[in-house]
Amino acid sequence: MPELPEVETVRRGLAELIVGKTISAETHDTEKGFPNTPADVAVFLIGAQVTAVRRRAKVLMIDLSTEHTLLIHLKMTGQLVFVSDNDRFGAGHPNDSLIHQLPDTSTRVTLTFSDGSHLFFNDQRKFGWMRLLPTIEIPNITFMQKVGPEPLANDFTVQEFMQRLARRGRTNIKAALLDQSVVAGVGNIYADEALWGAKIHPKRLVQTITDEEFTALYHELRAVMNLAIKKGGSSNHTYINAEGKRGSYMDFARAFRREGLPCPRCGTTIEKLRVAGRGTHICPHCQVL
DNA sequence: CACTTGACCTGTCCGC
DNA sequence: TGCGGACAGGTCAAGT
Repeated sequence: MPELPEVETVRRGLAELIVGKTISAETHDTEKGFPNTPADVAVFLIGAQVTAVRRRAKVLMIDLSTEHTLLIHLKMTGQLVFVSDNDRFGAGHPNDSLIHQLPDTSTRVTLTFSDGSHLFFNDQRKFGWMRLLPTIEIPNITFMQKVGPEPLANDFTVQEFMQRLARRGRTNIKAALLDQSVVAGVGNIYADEALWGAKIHPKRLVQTITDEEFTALYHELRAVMNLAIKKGGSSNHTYINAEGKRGSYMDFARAFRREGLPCPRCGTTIEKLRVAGRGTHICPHCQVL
């Protein structure tokens, strides 16, 4: 589910909510989503204090006082939801909402803090994972070695964007944008939104794209991601942030999931097609092959 | 090597 | 109402 703006929204919420708290217990439903041994959990997780919450690409990192870090990937349907002891009303209460009924059938991991609050890792489709790693080893894992630059970093330039995309010259631009080793954090929503903004058809081969178009795409990608972070991300039926709240970017979407509706720029009906194996939304007038 | 496709899972929606 | 199939905001492994 979550792309860079959603993961960043969760990170900001968690940073406010759990830094300084001490983990007192942990439970998980299967080994698959949390492969660490009970011995590692007992030594490096239980009793640890949360020192920071970081993000790289779509991966969240919860740093602990034990010099270990919890790495978390939410994949398609993962949620990290914090519920304080005071929030727990139970079903039927006037303040009842989905977070107050946790844990539920989608809960894979539960962290309990010493003040009675909880952090729930929910994941309907079970693609997501959480694992404990020595903090110092993070830069050495395959993912960190391969992943591309953060698109919103100050030192990420249009020149670097072009050079990295050029390495995927013979594939289409949408597949190249979704490739995490080219640029970090782009997923299906913001790929479609940025391509609409830059007026580039998603099936265009990278090697046919002009410098002017690359430049437009660079600015559109950064603009759309910055706006999405400001709006708290995009919410479908599964995405909520650390406080259980939905994001509002979809109110501002120009192409994504707007098939059948008019293009906000020219009024032509937005169409849905399939590119790089993903549902893809375009304005057939603004974005031509 | 570069690139594409299928698999991983469960829930939902849509057409018969 | 029930059932089958397609599909869902991501990433790997396996295939061409």
